[in-house]
Amino acid sequence: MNDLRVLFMGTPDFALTSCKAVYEHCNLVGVVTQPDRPKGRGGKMAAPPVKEFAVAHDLPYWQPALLKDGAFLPVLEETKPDLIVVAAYGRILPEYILNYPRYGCINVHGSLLPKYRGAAPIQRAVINGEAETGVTIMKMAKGMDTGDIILMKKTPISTEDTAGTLFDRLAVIGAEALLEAIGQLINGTAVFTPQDDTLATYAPMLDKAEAAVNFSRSANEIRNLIMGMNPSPGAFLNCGDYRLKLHEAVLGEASKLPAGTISSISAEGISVACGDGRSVLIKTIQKQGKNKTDAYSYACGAKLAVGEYLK
RNA sequence: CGCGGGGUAGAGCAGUUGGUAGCUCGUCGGGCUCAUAACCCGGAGGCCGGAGGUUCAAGUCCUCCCUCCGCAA
Repeated sequence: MNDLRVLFMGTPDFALTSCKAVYEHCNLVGVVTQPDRPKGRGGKMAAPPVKEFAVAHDLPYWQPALLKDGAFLPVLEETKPDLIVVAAYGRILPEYILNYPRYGCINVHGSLLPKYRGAAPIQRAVINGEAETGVTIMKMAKGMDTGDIILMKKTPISTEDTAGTLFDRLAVIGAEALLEAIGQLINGTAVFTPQDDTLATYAPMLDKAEAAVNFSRSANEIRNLIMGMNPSPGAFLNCGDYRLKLHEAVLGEASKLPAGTISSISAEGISVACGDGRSVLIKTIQKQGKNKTDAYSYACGAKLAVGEYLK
């Protein structure tokens, strides 16, 4: 495994964990990541985490703007990878890349395929209230997350899980699964199980508009939305001329108050009545321009009272 | 030079046309109560992010800096 030439393709923090694992256990011949993009306030250019890792460890790296039509072939010929590992790279790979390495390309995906194919599997699993999720290591094929499955690892989604906590956990599990899968590929014990396309579901990128909280929906849906949109983009509420973000919530008590009104305030947080006669207990909140804070403190400062709308 | 909002007691906030600071919660002490995340009374705790400047006087106006954040990408 130590002398296996691996080229790693990935971009965000989720990919970084797998990248490190490969770096520590294989011969990482280089990394490929998305070009630097203007990020944050002021539009300053920012490097993807995986690139920073490459720079810190003196690894060769590439940030190609174009992959198709053989544009990336020179890098393949230079690095001669036996295997390409892809994790949240953010782009479809053309066939000439998929077919180049002796062991092909394998991908770390944050869901139990064939469910949640696509860009936002982890957040969607939380938003949809799934009881469990996991990671899948697959041999990449032409379609979007359609390749044969090499192995999967599951993890339950607890009521305290946000998309963020799951990201962290799945990144670790994913890296473990990845190493296991690489081991199987090398010693020839890997089993490739085709996906059942009839069971496939898709997890498209999150649209910010989806993060708007509508209290006429059920308490459970709202809880799931808040936790699934955490930490980014964050479930929100428009209150007049500013925006309130809701970061953490649990299911609250029954309430007959109109949807959207505050049913109780306590050290636990702010309970808001929802459309199905239950309430959500909001635990962490953030006003536009302010840091996030516990909901009770916010209620103290904003002088909220039971029966009012959140403001 | 993308747009914009903050940094004031342990926490969250307010502070009007400049005159040395208030509110809610917490905390400490006392009271009331069978009892309470209840109520009542009282107290402690602020170099108002930093550095200059204007002024008789600046949290409040001007300049620069540090720092946190929302939107947009």
